[in-house]
Amino acid sequence: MIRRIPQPRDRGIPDATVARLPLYLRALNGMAERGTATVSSEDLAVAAGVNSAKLRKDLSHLGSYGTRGVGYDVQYLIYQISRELGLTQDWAVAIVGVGNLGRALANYGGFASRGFRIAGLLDADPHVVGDRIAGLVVEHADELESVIKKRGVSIVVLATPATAAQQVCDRVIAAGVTSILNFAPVVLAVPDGVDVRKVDLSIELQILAFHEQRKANGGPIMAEEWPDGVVM
Amino acid sequence: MIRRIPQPRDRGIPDATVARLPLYLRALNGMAERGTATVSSEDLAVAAGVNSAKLRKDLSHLGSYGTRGVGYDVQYLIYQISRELGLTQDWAVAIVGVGNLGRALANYGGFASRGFRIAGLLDADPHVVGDRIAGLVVEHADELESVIKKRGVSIVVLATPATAAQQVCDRVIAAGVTSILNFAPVVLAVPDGVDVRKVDLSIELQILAFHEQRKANGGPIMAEEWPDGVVM
DNA sequence: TCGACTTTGTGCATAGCTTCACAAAGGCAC
DNA sequence: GTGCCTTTGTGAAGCTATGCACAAAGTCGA
Repeated sequence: MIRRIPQPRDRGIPDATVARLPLYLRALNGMAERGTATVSSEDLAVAAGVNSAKLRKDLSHLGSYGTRGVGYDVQYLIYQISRELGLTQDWAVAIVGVGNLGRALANYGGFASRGFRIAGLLDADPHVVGDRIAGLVVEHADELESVIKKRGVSIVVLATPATAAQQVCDRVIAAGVTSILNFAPVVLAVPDGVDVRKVDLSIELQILAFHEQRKANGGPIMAEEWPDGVVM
Repeated sequence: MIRRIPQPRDRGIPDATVARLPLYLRALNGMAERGTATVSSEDLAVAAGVNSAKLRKDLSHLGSYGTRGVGYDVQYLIYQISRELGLTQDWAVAIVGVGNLGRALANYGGFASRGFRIAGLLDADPHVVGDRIAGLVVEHADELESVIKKRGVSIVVLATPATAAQQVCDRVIAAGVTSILNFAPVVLAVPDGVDVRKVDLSIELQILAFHEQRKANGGPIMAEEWPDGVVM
């Protein structure tokens, strides 16, 4: 007989679930601030904008942290999700590229409150180096490797122009970084074992435009036929 | 015998495909700039960072625009994808909330080049109203409805603080907008027929932290057992 | 202690997405 | 023409994610 009792989490939480955990965490933090002690999957699902069965299944991947007939303890669930996401530890983040976007990111409050500490701001432009932003002095991009090593940076945010992104990417990987958040509109080539996530602001707008166009064209019937004699 | 020859596109392109079309478009534009005339699904897939079978299936949803043995005509494919996404027309976009992020978005070059025209910048803070950013003068948020109607705004970008987002959202919907890009860290409640896409900068970092933690913990074996006597 | 009530956790069916693998289609050399 | 070579477009299989629906488990009042 196999004893298999506590086993809080299986190795291997589905990606779709991982992507939603931050959402739940945000909703839970809001509830905690308002003094809510426990919450049902139904209420939490509404607050997070998902289906309650999905929410329960997601949480079941972390372990069995609810109480039947009652719901989930808000504080305890915050702790468990935070731990699963690795937010109970402190992550040193460097932002490379201090243009408009880099500044916005440096000033964004949502990082610090979740265990992400901005440990360095770097830029290649001498006019920007030395500026004080969000309490940090911008350093020259030449310092990249030394900043990463001295301050234990493990996540790098790329907010450089597209042309510089791959080069900076190569350097941070050589310096040992294996997690990169890329805002530059290029596909980065990276070796196995390095995680890249990308955010492209214009992609989201294009997806909206697609749906907006569909609405405007009005339903299933399309009067307009596409031109055969189109430039080719 | 059923004649079924031109039928360029089925109604109903999968969401996953729509989300990748902008990626292909970006890769194709790069190739066009470098003077490439035709491209195989294999090369385009590499440039876009996806599997080539997936790319071909995605494109097949738009129609049959390739030539067997040759590949795809770059210019023609750019045209077809742009048209499908609705980028051959001009979209008037208003940005509400001109903080760091709103400024970064207003200055972001990736919009104008894809048919998105910033038609208005609005903010509730009198200190910001009147500033000139990216060639536009910031207007007071009270003007929201009139700006939307007079300038034919069909997409609104929310870059307000979380507390203001729902209220602004309600107003733009009342003014007839049905496509919203939300950067505020809240779940917006909207009626059916309104599309909301959200970008949460801190969610991406949290997902990276999750994977980074996994790597650090080293493989399938977990020495550390989770504490039973945890605060509850 | 018991029974009514609430809510979780999950088996199962379904839907959607990804990937493989290959026949069909077209170009090109000779 | 003809045959070879390349590359598309897609059927089919496998995988992942979603959502329903309900048994199991726990609370709470009497």
